Amino acid sequence: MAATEGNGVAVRLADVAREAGVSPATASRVLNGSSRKPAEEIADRVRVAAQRLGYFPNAQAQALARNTAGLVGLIVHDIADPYFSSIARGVQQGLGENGVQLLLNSTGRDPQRELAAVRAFMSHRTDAILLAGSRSQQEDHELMEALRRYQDNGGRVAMIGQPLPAAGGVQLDNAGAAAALADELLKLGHRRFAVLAGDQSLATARDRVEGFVGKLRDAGVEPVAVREGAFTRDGGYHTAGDLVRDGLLEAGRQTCVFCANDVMALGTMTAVRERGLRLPDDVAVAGFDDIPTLGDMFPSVTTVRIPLEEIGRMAGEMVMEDGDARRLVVSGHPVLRESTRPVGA
Amino acid sequence: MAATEGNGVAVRLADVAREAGVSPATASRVLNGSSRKPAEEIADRVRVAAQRLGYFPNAQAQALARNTAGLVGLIVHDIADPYFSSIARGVQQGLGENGVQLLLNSTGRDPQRELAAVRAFMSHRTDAILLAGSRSQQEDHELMEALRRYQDNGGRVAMIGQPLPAAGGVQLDNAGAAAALADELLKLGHRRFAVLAGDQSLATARDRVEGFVGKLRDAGVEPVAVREGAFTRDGGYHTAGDLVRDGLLEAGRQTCVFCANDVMALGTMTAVRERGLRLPDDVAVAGFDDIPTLGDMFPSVTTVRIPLEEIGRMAGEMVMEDGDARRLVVSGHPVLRESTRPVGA
DNA sequence: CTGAAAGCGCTTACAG
DNA sequence: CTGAAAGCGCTTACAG
Repeated sequence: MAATEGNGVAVRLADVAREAGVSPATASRVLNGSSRKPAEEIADRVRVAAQRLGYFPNAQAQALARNTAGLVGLIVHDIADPYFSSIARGVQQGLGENGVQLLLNSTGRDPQRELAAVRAFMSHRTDAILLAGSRSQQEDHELMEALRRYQDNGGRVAMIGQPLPAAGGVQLDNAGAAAALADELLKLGHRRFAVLAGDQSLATARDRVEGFVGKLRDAGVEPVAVREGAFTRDGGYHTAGDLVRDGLLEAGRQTCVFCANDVMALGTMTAVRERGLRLPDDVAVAGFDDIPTLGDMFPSVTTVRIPLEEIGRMAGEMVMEDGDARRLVVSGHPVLRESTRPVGA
Repeated sequence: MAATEGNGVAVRLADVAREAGVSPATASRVLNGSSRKPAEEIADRVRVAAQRLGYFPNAQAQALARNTAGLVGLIVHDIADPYFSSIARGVQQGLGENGVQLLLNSTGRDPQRELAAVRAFMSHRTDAILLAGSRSQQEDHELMEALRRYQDNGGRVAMIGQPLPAAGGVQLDNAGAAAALADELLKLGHRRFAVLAGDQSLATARDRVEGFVGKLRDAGVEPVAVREGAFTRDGGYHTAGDLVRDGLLEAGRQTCVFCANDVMALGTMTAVRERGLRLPDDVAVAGFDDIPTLGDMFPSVTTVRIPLEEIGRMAGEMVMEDGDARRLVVSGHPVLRESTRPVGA
């Protein structure tokens, strides 16, 4: 039989009830935990019937009757990005074993698709919507409006990474962690810095750069360059190449390059190496995120570890709780490796 | 007002109909594409009313009435693993812009949780279930049974990566790609090989090793070692360390180590380096998967590229089509980089 | 073209 | 404790 539309021939609660010789109401109470507890003897009959018939409750019908879907929606920029996939894993953990299912939507940073995702989740009457990743405040008016209405209807909203005025969530202290990294690098003796700032229209990139440069200035150190570029591996590769071309990175004078994320640091390392400079003697490199492969690079790469999975987990737990979504801030911490070893150390 | 359960106060189709002065049937036909097309003038009134009231169709109610949920379920071992997150991204692409939403479940390779995920998806009456990643054939009896029943009820099933007797899907020619890699390495002049086989209870690992070693033997070359271990970065690290300890990897005699996946190759490189051997002069290394950071390693790492995203996309498209799910095989191809440069080349 | 009515599969006050 | 009945929000033959 060819697979056609839908699932109509599935066994229904009414079938189970008939098989067990009870009413649908009773069968429902036995099978789907209610406060009313039918007699053990009857309950057994129902369970046996359900088992024999291979009954699976129709979640759609339950959602309609109960007015709660058992669904939580997660919106990320790109699920193939380790940053978001780690968060996604954490979110699922945080949701726990309550049978809540995760609806995932990966939007490619497209505001139109983000809005469409929120609307789709609203249609599916998800109990909560989790939004991960920073976005520009600009064209988000419609998004905010949709989320507000969702909340008015009892939906819970939590932001992951970037705060939102009207919603709780779990955010990262990017600025503080970047400052802590700067502090460590200064302690190591670095004094000459360049900054690959990534895309400064992203709050995440901005906060990291501000935190880092701010701490430098507190110590009376001014970076020799702060360059914007794509917030990607290629962005790091090209911007670092520019720095070499412009004579800011050169042999014999160690410069510490802070990249606003790890993939930019990887691009930087390759660009620097291709131009014949030594790592870390000529160019020291630090990133941000602690993506998985960093420790196996050569030299291993200094970065800031952020507990992505935990952030996701906390957000997941948060939307499973009662009460208003709180606002939590978690901090990352510097992980010093070989790529920032000062010359002569 | 505190966010409580559910979404009950949302505006309903009946509200829109009343506002527009038409019947719910007409409103439904205007708003949710039916073959019957109401008059333009009326349709406009309905659309305006829906807009003014901020109407969102209740997907649960639609699913119940239409007997199709607009949901597809994806089951992976670990969404934080780049292998699976790339597939997940592809799947979402393959689903297209039809408004179908993705239900994601990450099971941690636990057969119990896989079964629970399938059951949950069945409850939610997903139109299709996609299973990614290989699993052992053993305790899967219950799983197979559940999937069979799902299919009997009209659900579509597609496997990603590993074939399944009763279902179509997209699989990878692991053995063929591994053989192609072996061939390239032989052409480069490598003659002394060791194999880190990973967990041989996984079909994926087994196929890769068999394909690789088979091609070697065809050329009259027997590997000096084939060692099992965890299919992880640490598995590679420890197993490679053992090889050094046992004198199979040593300075001055280049051995090419084939690792059944990339993360094992990364662990291998670090282990080898820590023991003072040179890459690739003493130890050449090749992996499998082409995870993102490989090209920025030093030396850059030879591997087999598998089009994960495309595999996911094909599977997504497949379950959106009519007719029986086909069985597609896609092949990876070797990517030669610095880590397998032969001595003297 | 439009609408009244039945039905999708469950849950849950309300009676008994 | 158990069941009959109404209702959740939509869709769709069936009449008109």
